This record gives sequence, structure tokens and C-alpha cells, in this order.
Amino acid sequence: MSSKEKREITINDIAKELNISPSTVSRALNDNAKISEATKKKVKAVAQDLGYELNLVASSLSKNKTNVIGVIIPNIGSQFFAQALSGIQEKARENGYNVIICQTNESVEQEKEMTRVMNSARVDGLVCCLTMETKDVSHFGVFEKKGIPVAMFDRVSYAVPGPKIVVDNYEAAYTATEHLINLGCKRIAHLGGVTSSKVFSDRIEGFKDALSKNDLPLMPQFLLSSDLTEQDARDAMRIWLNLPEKPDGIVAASASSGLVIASSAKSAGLDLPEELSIISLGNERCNEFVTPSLSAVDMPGFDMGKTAITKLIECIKEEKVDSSITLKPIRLLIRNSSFKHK
Amino acid sequence: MSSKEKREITINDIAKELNISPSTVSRALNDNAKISEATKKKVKAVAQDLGYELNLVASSLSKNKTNVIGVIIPNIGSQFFAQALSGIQEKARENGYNVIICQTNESVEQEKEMTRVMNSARVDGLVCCLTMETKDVSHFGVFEKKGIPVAMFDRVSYAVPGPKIVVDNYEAAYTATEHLINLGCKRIAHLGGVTSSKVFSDRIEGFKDALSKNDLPLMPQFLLSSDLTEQDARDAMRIWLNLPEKPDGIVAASASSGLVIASSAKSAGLDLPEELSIISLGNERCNEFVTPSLSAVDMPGFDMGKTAITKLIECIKEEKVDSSITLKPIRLLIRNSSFKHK
DNA sequence: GCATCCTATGCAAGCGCTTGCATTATTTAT
DNA sequence: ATAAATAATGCAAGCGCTTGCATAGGATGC
Repeated sequence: MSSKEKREITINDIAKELNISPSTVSRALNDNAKISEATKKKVKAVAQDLGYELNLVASSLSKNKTNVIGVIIPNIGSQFFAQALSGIQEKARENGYNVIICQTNESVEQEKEMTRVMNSARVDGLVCCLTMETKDVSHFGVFEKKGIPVAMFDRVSYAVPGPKIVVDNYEAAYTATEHLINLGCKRIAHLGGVTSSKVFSDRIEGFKDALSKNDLPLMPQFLLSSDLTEQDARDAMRIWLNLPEKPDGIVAASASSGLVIASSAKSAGLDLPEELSIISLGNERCNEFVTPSLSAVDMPGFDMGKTAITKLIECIKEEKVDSSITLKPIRLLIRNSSFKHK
Repeated sequence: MSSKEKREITINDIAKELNISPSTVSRALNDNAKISEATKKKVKAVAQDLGYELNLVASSLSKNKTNVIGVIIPNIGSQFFAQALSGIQEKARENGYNVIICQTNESVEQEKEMTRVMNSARVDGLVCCLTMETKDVSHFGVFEKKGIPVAMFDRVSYAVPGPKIVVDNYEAAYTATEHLINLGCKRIAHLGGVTSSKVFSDRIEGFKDALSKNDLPLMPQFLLSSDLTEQDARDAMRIWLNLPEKPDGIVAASASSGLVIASSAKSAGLDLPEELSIISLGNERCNEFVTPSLSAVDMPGFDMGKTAITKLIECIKEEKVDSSITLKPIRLLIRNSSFKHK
């Protein structure tokens, strides 16, 4: 029953077959210039015949590079990250890199563990998006020390060198808020993320500034900060809808919380967008399908992932360290959840 | 500017430091029973001090196992696959496996390419979900020959040995269709996937049988088969809504096509669910947020992924070949898009 | 007190590939 | 025709770790 695992075909087998040395075979397969076309042809033919397939493990060991890129992201479930991942994959494959992926589930502990794994796996480079809670980034120190480039996107830390691909979160929130203001909203609330994360504190700043620049008061109870879980969004709505003066506009710090907020508002019997305009920071496919369709500021996930890995690969190939910051443009998508008031 | 990559710390460094042999160090680090507790302690301490981290590449080469599992799926963007991936990841990590992931984007060519890559990477096992088009599965032959287990879920081929995790697609469609029938629908249409895929042909069969068992006619124009893209769904709706006798119930073969169908119906001015009931085969989070919320048959993605890798790991560890078929239960989720007629 | 047995450790080969250097065969220049 | 350069291939070490077998003490048995 146990399958008799036959020995792998190696370059030695090819060498023996042709009565040449393994090194010649290796060079032939790698199209080394010093090998004659004739032998290359022969070697490749025999390799084909024997069903030879390069052992990447052995190759990695001797070349001291693995051709794999590690990816650390909070979670694959979010559409933003799924898109980023697609962008990463695509470019990686194009360049002959394999990708090993880990999720942190927003846990700093797991993030640390993942860096250890990536280090052990001797990845040639790393692209990651930090958890919302990550403050201390010393676990990325190993890579700097060993000269392994680390590209970060979205949730980044400028304390670790390497390319950064970000979006202007201040602008995103500012634009979204101003959009609601232009629509005539006067009492605008914001469900924000944890303030320890720059992404979310920037959004909160953008929100605040948009209000003050437009001479609207910031009502303290209208600025809530949370982990942005579904329950958090529901709780926020419960609070807001019980206020004597309910908000007439809400800026949600994430796509998913925006969805929940809209849904809660509708269940509470509110007329959207007449009584309440909603816009979320982050767009998901679903936003188009709900009623009313949800306005959003779109963050270009695919593009960010793709740029991150593109820069990473440059760093790897040219053995340079590039700590440039790339700012990706965002798009205001006006849909039916935000509506001219009064 | 070029970072002076210092040599890696190896077990030899530890050995030298302690004046013992590298083999002892290796065994100590692996908690080999023949090594005294005393030396284990010393070795680990020094390893810690020096910042030693096992080189998995070297380890893999000498052990002839990599501790990585390859995953081949059509695309990460779909929620079903994202969930499956999460299940796979979780279990893999628990067991100390790394996961390398590739998307085929429903291209058979890419699927073949990916098997080559996985083979080169010498993965210890493979879990995959075939493309909709895959008929010939000879590219999986290498793994069988080498005794590398391959677990398949959802879109599987019984022509390749290994654990299969599936759902009864016939039943899913049958149940969904019968649900609409029970609601009083008389003119039920089905937007199906490509018939070359067992998943979708089973669904079509289930749909047909539910109709005939309930003495409802199958109107030929009510059974459409497609790639299930957004455009396909839109096209189908255009056809159906232009019919003199429009359908009063639709079974969509995928979550995303269901969403598009519902959205098209609403734009066309139909009253959902009064004039048209909709149910989709496959559930997404979004289904709860749209109006009306979309009924669906839920396919347990996370669970399927998790079971697939669990069985795979068993095969790896026990060096057995298990071609069992695991049938995962589906759930009928009745929401507001399907509604008592008449 | 000597043969016997553990216990803990070391030796060295080997995993499959790459690569600097040496070597041989073949041209080219003089 | 001979030195010098060039082209094509081979040798052997090395990547870092694992592991079968050998070995050296120390404990045990009678």
C-alpha cells in the first residue's frame, strides 16, 4: 500500500546518461554561456526524457537564495487584502518568485511568529502589512541585519527600512467628510479604528480637520474609536441613534463597518440617505449591491500590492535599499448613500 | 550603501562555541532523546544568544521533506476560497507547515504550470481545487508517482488519488429549487455554470430533478449555462426579463451571480421577492446586507479547507494513501429574497 | 574485577545543486 | 610552426543540516 517512492531524478542521472559531468549538466540547464549549444540541446532532451525537475531546495541552498517572497498580512478575508494579494501573486509569478503567505489575524504575537518563520524559510524578501496594534517593530530587525528587503503597504512603519506603499488616509477621511458637508450634513459622526494605528489616527485627523475647516463643531460623542468589528459598528449605531440629536452623516473607517452601519440604520427605520448619509473609507464589491448603494473612498488594493512587490523585487535584484514612499491615489466613489440634504 | 550581509549563524558556530560536535548541536536542538538535558540546555542557551535560527532550506534538503504544503486554487478573491484558505492556513500552522499558494485564475494552463512549480518546490503535499475547465488531470501524475499526497476540495477529480472533500451539489440545487417550489414558484430558471465541471453539471441535474419530481415543466430558455461572470448574469437577466413569460423564481449557480441577478431585477423595476424569488448556490457575507437579503445554500468553505488539509497531513505523516470522500453538509439559508407566493 | 550494557557524544557521508578554478581541445595571431 | 588566446568541460568543495554507525565513559551484574 505504501507507495514505493522512487529516487528523484537528479542532474547526476542526466550526467551519467550522457557521460558528462554534473556541472556541465547544471550549466547547460541554466543556459550558461560557456556551454556549447550542442550539449545544451542534448542535456535538455535527456532531462525532458527522464522527467527531470530542478530541486529548488538544493538549488536554494547552494545559491543562498530561495526565490520565495514572504507575505504577511492581517487577513485574507478582507477584500482589500485579497486584492493586494492578487497583485502580489501576479507580479511574483511573472518574475519567477514563489510566495508564501501568512495571516496575522491582527495579532502582534502572530506577526512576530511569522517573521521567525519567514526568517527560517530564508525568504529573499518580505512584503507586509502590519497589524493594527503593532508598535514595536524590532521583530523586523533580523531582515535589516541580513540585508533582506522588506516592503510594506497600507499599514507601514517608517522605523523599518524598505519601500512603503501607502495612501493618504488623512486626505481620504478629509475628502469623505467634506463630501458629506457639501451635501449639507451638519452633524457628522465618525466611527474610527484604533488610534494606535497611523492609518486610523490619520483618518481621524482628516475627519476633524474637515469639520473645523468648514466651521462645523465636533461633537465628542460623534467620534468613536474601536476595533471596527461588526459588533463595534452595531454598538456605535445604538449609541448614536439614541442621542437626542442623531447624526445626519457618518464616515465609517472601514468598508465592513460602513455596511453594518447602513444596515443598522435601515433596521432602525431610518430613511437613507434622506435622514442619514453614509460613506465608508474603503470600498468593497458589496457596496454596489446594497440599497442604497454605499458611497466610499476606494483604496487601490491590487495596485498597492503590485507596487509593493515590484519595488521589493527591484531591491532584491539590485541589492539596494530603497526606502521610498509611494503614495497611491484614492478615489471618491459617490453612490446613493450620500445625498443632497435640505 | 550595500548592506554587508554577515554570514548566517549555523550549528557549527554553536558547536565551536561549546566545543562539541555539530551533530550533537543538531540533536540537542531537535530534542533528541539521546542527548543529556544538561547539554540541551547549554546548546539552546547559546543558540538563543547567537540569534541562531534553523535554516529550513538545508534542513529540508537533508531530510528530504520541506514542511511546506502547496495550495492551488482558482482565485483568492472569491469568499468561498478565501475561507477555505483560512481553514487551510490555520491547520497548517498548527502543525508546523508552511503554505505556498497559487491562483490559477480558472486557467488550465496555469494550473499545469503551478503543479510544475509545486513539484520543483518539493512540497510535502498539495491541496487544490481544480479550475472549472480541467478535464485532463495528467499533470497531477508526478505526485502520485512520487507518493506526494494530493487532497482536493470542491472541484475534484476522482481520477487522481487522495482525499476528496465535497459538497453534494445535486442536493444543493435540488434543495434550493424545491424551496422555491414550496414557495409557490411555477416558472423557475437556473443560471448554471459550465457543464464540463461536475460541480455545475450536478447542480443542473439537481435543478432539473427538483422540477420534474414536482411536476413542473423545464422550459429550455430557463436553463442557461455560462462562465458565471458578472456580464453573464446580466445577459441572462436581459434574456429572461424580455420573455413573455418571465421566471418567477431563479436559482443562481454562484453567490456572485445571484447578487448580480438580484441587482438587475431591481433595476428592471421588479418587486423582490413578490414578483421574483431568488436563491443562490453559495453564500457570501454580502447576501445579508443587500435588500432584500439574499437566500442561499451555504457551502462550508472554511470547513472544507480545514478538512482537506487535515486529511492531507494525516496522509503525509502516516505515509498512507487515503482516497476517501468526505461529504460536507450544506445549509439552506432562507432570507428575504425568497418569499411565499400567491 | 572483568565482561556487559547503557548513555552521551563524535565522525563522516550525504541531500542535489552551484561555482571558482583547473584542464584540455581548438583557434588565432605572429 | 609555435606561443597565446579562446572555448568547452571537468574537479571538487561547499551550502547547513541530518543521521547511521562507531566510540568512549560510566554504571551494572555476577
